[in-house]
Amino acid sequence: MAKKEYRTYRGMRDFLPSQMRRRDYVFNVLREVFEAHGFEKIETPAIELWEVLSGKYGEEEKLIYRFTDRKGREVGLRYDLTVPLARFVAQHRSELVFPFKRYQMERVWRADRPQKGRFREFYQCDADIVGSPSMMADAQIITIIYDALTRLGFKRFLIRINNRKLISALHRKIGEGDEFSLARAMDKLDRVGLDGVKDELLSRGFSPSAAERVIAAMSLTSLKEANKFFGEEEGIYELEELFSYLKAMGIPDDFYSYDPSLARGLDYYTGPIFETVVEEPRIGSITGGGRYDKLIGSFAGTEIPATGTSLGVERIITVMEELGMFPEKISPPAHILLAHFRDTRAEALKLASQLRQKGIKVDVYCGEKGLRAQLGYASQKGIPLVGIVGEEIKKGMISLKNLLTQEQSEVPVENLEKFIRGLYYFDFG
RNA sequence: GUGAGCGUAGCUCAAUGGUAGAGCAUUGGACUGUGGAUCCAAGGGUUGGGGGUUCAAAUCCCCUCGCUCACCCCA
Repeated sequence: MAKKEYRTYRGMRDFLPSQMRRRDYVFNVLREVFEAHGFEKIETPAIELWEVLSGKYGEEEKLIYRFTDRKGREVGLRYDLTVPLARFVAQHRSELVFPFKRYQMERVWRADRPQKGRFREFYQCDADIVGSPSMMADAQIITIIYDALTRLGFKRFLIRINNRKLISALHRKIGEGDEFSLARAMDKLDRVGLDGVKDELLSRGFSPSAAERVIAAMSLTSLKEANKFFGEEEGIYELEELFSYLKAMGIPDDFYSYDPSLARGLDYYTGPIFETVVEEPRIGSITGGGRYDKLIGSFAGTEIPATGTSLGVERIITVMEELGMFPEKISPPAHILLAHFRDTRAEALKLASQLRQKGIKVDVYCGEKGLRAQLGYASQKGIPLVGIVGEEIKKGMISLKNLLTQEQSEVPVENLEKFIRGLYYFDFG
């Protein structure tokens, strides 16, 4: 036996079957929501050439896993799914139908220090619309966020919405400092409060009068007020249009709001930006996204507008675990286990094949132990039904035991499929 | 990158500076037709690693590695 202690690399995880069932449940719901909105799935490679990744993330770039391959080419593990999408669109432009609506559910990597809800290897589920400058596209993205979270059972969440153009406008209005620094300070609101933001601005070299104006801008609670404050601004018109579409699509208005403090860290956003927060538990944002009209142009040569969101599945799963939101019965590893004795093995295997052809998930115990152990096996794996293939098989009968209710009865083999399908707790899709 | 807490059997955890233990898990048996069992037995540890203080260190001190949490930032 190896004595060395092995473990997973920091921030990376194994998933047990019981965990995978829950994860897949979430992924399946998301897939259904994406497809309900007409989005098509694509995949892209884990590794991108360094020139694809570099210069897209600002400060975050230092968190990209970067290395050289055997021939000395600079490459990196993808940091998100948005930049690879931009490269993908530029590369396959002639083969795509625009506006192009795609979703992606894949791993990304960040050389970050792990903590609660943060990993070095994790999945993101992204939905983006490429090739439409219309606020209809942004509205559809936000609707997807709402639909996905609602279908997963979230009762309360808030989609915060702002526009990068308004941060630029505010920066122009105060006429000092740099925009990035301004955005950073504003983004701290929910952690340090208005006074904290003011201190942050002063320590970043903004004048007291500038800080006052920023605080005033951040105290705006509605688009109407924002309109008065900013005057004629494209960013305001965009949000007004966006909100009118959200209303038309029936999103309850207490699930989203204009939030002048939302800034978002990534460099590539150019228009409306949005992220979703939950109050319990404290975990940071569970979705994040926005419009990025210039990014694809940096690959394609010509500008191609785009907007989209990333759903933070890992955090969504963490929240669902902590709040006990997973349904009691996520589909079992098998609908039925066929238990057998030494002289009925062949019969059990034959019956298993027949049932599988009818779409039943059948497990057959493949160890050398007796009935006692086989029942324990089913019980521990969470298989709710055991078909005991014993000598009654000669009469065309098997004993069917329901482990949840303790009930047992002899059932003719030809009725078995119907019997299994009749049980309320199975979902046969 | 900054800070705090914690590392004892495969897992969860005990042990005032004084003989390293329990439960679960594993393996064998009671036990080839009725389930998470019960009983018996067995295996399993340089107490993360290294150094120091001490008659004596899992326990105190230093270094190091690892994990967790928070900050930064983010999904």
